[in-house]
Amino acid sequence: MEKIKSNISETAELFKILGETSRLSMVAMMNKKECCVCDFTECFGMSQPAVSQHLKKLRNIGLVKARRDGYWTYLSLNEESVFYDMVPYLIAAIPEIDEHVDRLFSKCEEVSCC
Amino acid sequence: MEKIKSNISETAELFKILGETSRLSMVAMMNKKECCVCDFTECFGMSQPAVSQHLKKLRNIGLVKARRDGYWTYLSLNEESVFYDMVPYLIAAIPEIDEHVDRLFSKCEEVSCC
DNA sequence: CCATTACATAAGTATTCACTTATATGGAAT
DNA sequence: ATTCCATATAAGTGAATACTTATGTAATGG
Repeated sequence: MEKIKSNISETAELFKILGETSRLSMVAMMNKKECCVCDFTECFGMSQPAVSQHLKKLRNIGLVKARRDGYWTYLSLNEESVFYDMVPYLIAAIPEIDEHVDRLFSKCEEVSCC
Repeated sequence: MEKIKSNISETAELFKILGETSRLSMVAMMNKKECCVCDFTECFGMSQPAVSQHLKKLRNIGLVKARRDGYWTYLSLNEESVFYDMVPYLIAAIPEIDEHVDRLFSKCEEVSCC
């Protein structure tokens, strides 16, 4: 009874967080492979703090985990998240998502640190 | 190229709109059957204008259609929406959604006009 | 015609959001 | 140690969100 309410409102919270184009794109990219923060700043033409704040939201709901290696921090989908199994289905439901993700990756390859 | 961007941002828009517990619950209910506005006011303990404004958002992205019959307006998922096929999968991904929807329906059955 | 009913819209408000710029942190190279 | 680099956090701002109350509208029934 508490649990049921909690489940739907937690899922709504997930949708809200995915309800922003840059974050949804980030998740779609991480669904393919581990990414670097600098990938995202490049892809979205966004300031470093802006990316950092988006990633914080994704980490706060447990969807994304960070791994530090030297200078860089690598982000990936957190397989311990309650949403981990759900995400690929959500991403797959986006029309032409593969083309979109490919385009984003090719955009950041030119300058990627990784 | 324009289309690709448009697709992901349109899907993000859908997620944003579903990223609110009441609206997500409404869509889950309509995924089961046609609903009346007064069902929603009762279910969510929400004012009539508040429900009306949520429904307007759902209608604006084309996800929901309205059918008027005498006094009452009946809402249902719009099978012409580009999201129509997607929605059942999104709903099905919510943990314990059936119990949640049943609970909501039984809550409004007591006073339903329909 | 007029009152009633269901619903929509308008206007106002407090909160949340996504950004900005400035500054802090923490590991790496010198 | 100190400087450099990637990233995080803080504080501020304008826009968007979700509600409120008040009012408008369209169909129904007397």
